[in-house]
Amino acid sequence: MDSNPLAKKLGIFVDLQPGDLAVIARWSADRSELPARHVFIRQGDRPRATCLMIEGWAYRYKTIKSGKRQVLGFLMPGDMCDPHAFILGKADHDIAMLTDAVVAAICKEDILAAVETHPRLTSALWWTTLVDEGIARAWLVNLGQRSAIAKIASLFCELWHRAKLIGLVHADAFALPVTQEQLGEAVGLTSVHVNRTLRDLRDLKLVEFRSKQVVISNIGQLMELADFDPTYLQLQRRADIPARQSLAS
Amino acid sequence: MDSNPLAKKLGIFVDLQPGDLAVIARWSADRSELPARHVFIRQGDRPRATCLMIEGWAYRYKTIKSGKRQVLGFLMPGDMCDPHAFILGKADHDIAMLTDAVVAAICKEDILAAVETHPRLTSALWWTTLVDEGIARAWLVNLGQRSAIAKIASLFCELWHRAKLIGLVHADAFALPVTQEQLGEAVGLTSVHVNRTLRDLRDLKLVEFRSKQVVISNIGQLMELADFDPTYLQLQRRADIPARQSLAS
DNA sequence: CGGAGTATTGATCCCATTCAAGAACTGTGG
DNA sequence: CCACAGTTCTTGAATGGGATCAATACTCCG
Repeated sequence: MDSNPLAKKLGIFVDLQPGDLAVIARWSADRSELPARHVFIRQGDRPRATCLMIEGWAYRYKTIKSGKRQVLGFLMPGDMCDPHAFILGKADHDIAMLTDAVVAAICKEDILAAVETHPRLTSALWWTTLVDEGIARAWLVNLGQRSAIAKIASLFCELWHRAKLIGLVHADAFALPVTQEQLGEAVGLTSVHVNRTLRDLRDLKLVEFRSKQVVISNIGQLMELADFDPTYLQLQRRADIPARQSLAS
Repeated sequence: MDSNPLAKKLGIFVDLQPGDLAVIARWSADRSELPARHVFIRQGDRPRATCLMIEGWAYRYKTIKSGKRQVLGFLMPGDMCDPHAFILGKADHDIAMLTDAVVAAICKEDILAAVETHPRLTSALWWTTLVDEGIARAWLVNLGQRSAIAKIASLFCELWHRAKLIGLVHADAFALPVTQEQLGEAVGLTSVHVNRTLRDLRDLKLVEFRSKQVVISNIGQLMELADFDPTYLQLQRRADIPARQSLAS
């Protein structure tokens, strides 16, 4: 389990059977280590495989002509980068490592073969892409409609919940290996203003972000401030869907 | 064809065979008319079917506690609202009609059956969801990093290209049935500032938006101003993928 | 014709940006 | 273990883009 964050994550949605677990284990076998800052996929690249984060963090971002960058999302263990990017052929954004990381490459054929033969797994994979879409929608709301402090609070809430899910939160704290600059690029703020806003959050005794560690003393109050509703992250196994449901039946 | 915008759209990606077309025709059969402003799906709803736009426009949006709204995307003929929302169970945003519209409801079972038996169609459906994700990423960049004028220019560019694709652009103009308020909710600006920015665009002789019609005199120059790269819309049939490729083979 | 929603423009304000400069970290090589 | 260079962080002061408030016109529709 510990070595298999994907199984852990998919298991929330679906009762994975031994056969499914075997497939996941096979996927996770072909591992490679990448150093921090390594750019894994660049805009315009033609990925021949999809990648599964085993250890470490990565992030997606897009650069515009003016040189400004927008971070599109953060990847942590168990997350896949575009389980189906090969359909479009070309990546439309960059993905780079935030820390030294271990990733598993899964080639197109392996995915497609699994889709054919393991409906339960297929269903679970589909589910993760839908969660990712939900996250993107939440970011749209964040970028478009919230104040600086709510933007940052909201992002911290998302990351806290996701990190908690895969067991990365210890004593109200989790590692967030990003600079204030990158934080700003995620929420549409200047690094300077991110800095000031982090001070405000610290003064409010809600969050501390220092030496790449987020310490959340009062998650409830923070969620209140951020107007954060975790439903979209689909953290709980849904009671109203039979656990063994698959796409096929 | 004219009555089947979905076939037209999917046909760009994949050579649809008679069997595929028959399925699409069957889907499009169960039509219903909805008046403008009708809220089709509300946050928290449990959609029992997915919907295909046949005629008219709709939009997705999310409302936050303060009452502010963020528009998440616009739907035009041929677009589907969440071909797979039933996997998550609950809608996490609202969808409402912008005009009187004709939509076709496709129930869960029909989709799943088609996925089982028509790999080419499945592949094409998957492709459209990926394009939608690409659009969402472009919006993130828009909301986070661009100036007011570039935001609006960029949105007009997207809609122009999408409308053109389905034959809705005539003589450099297309209908965009939204208020300036809604435009603002899409790009993260006040309706007042949208108004001023539209005046600027008019003064620059690039775009006119009046009585719900967008007239673009110089699309090239507008794309330049917006730093707009249409690649992510996947408008061209890709030369490097065999047209008859499917997921299964 | 009247009323509600929508568009337009002006005046003022404020949140976040920009510019700048120093302090506190990194990590690296001697 | 220290020195040094390159990031990253922090804070101040000034600026500016877009928001807010407000008043008037336009448009559509019953």
